[in-house]
Amino acid sequence: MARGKIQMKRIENPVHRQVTFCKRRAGLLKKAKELSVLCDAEIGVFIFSAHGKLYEQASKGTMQGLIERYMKCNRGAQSELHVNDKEVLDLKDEISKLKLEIDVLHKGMRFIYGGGNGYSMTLDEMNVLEKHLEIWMCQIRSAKMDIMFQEIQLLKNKEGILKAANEYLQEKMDEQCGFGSMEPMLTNTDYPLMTNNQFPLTIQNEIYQF
Amino acid sequence: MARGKIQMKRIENPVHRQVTFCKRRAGLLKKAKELSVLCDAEIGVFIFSAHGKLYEQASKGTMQGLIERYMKCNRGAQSELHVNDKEVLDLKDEISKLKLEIDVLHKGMRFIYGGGNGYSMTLDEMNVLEKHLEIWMCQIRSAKMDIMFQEIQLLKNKEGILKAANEYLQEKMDEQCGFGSMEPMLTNTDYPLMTNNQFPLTIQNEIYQF
DNA sequence: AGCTATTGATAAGA
DNA sequence: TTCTTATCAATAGCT
Repeated sequence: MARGKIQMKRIENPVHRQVTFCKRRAGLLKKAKELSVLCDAEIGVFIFSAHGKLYEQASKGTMQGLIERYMKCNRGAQSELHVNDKEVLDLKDEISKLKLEIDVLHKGMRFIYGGGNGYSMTLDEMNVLEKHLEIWMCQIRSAKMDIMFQEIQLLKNKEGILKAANEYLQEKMDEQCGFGSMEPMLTNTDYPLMTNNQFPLTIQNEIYQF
Repeated sequence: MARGKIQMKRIENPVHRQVTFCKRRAGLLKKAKELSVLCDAEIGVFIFSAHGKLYEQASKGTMQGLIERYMKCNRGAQSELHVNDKEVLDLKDEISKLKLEIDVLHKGMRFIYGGGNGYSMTLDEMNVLEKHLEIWMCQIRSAKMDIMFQEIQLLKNKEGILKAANEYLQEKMDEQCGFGSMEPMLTNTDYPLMTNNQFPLTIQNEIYQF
């Protein structure tokens, strides 16, 4: 509000955050008191700092009294148990509907989050969203990588064994038949050999550019 | 604050008072939310209008949770919460959490789907989202598959050539040196050979089970 | 409900 | 924390 706007999100700099907390807390409590005085309202405010310290204000009366009044209000009609029971049923009904909606949403999200325990991300915002996306990709990636690397390793092993056999046979021929005319076979192949490291690195790069 | 100061005392004109109550109440709740967001604080506010109507806000978490925390801070001064009341509060608590979760899910959807301006998504839109994600996954999949299949093909080719060389050398040995003692090498390998079809199918299955 | 002229709140800096 | 000050935000008085 002064010397420049600020983004409406958590202030990362701890010093700034603390200063702002002090100032705005004072401002909030002042506003609460003003509203209470001007409009004859009962207002309760309590603030827990990130570090857990409690700041409270009860305009007109005590916080305890306000909380009790709050409880009564939430109960609706306080006289009849029937009413109360009915309210409970209504609330449970609403909960069912909300859970249904969440199920539908989860079904959609599963594509994104990876069908994990969707509950862990409930209260987090976009950061978590991105993280989940990454994790999900990692999991798929790993599963497929595992299989393909196994196949590749298999083929490499076979290649090695065949090469060894090749060399062995060549040696045998050389020493037993005395032929100098035969070229060594396939020691210099036209196929670009990859080193052990080269391949995984290529794949990694490929992955992270998504 | 505008068009002239006002005295910090009860506004006598009921119309003015009501209007001011509305405006300042909104302002107070906004300020509370801002403080909560900026400074990572948990804030509970409840306002009883002069006529007894309750307005409340619980930033970060639920009012029930905040009240319980408040109680703990005050040496567990338990008010006489009736069991039924507590159940109602708990249910409302759950509803708040579920609504929050739905909100987050909606946000996630909008974020991923189009950096979205749409406030709520219909089921149809979600189907579209699913399609998009599927396509997305297919693209990623293809890109990686292409690379890995190339590598595999390369290795298979090398294997074939080495085998041919191996056989060629063996033939040479047989016909030129007349050795019958040498076992044929690696025609029956211990390594489970995969057929051309087997491998791609395995991968496909792996993919579609997500 | 909207609209401004004002006052109030406050981010940055000391 | 507190003070100051330049700016931004809230809102009192009207429509």
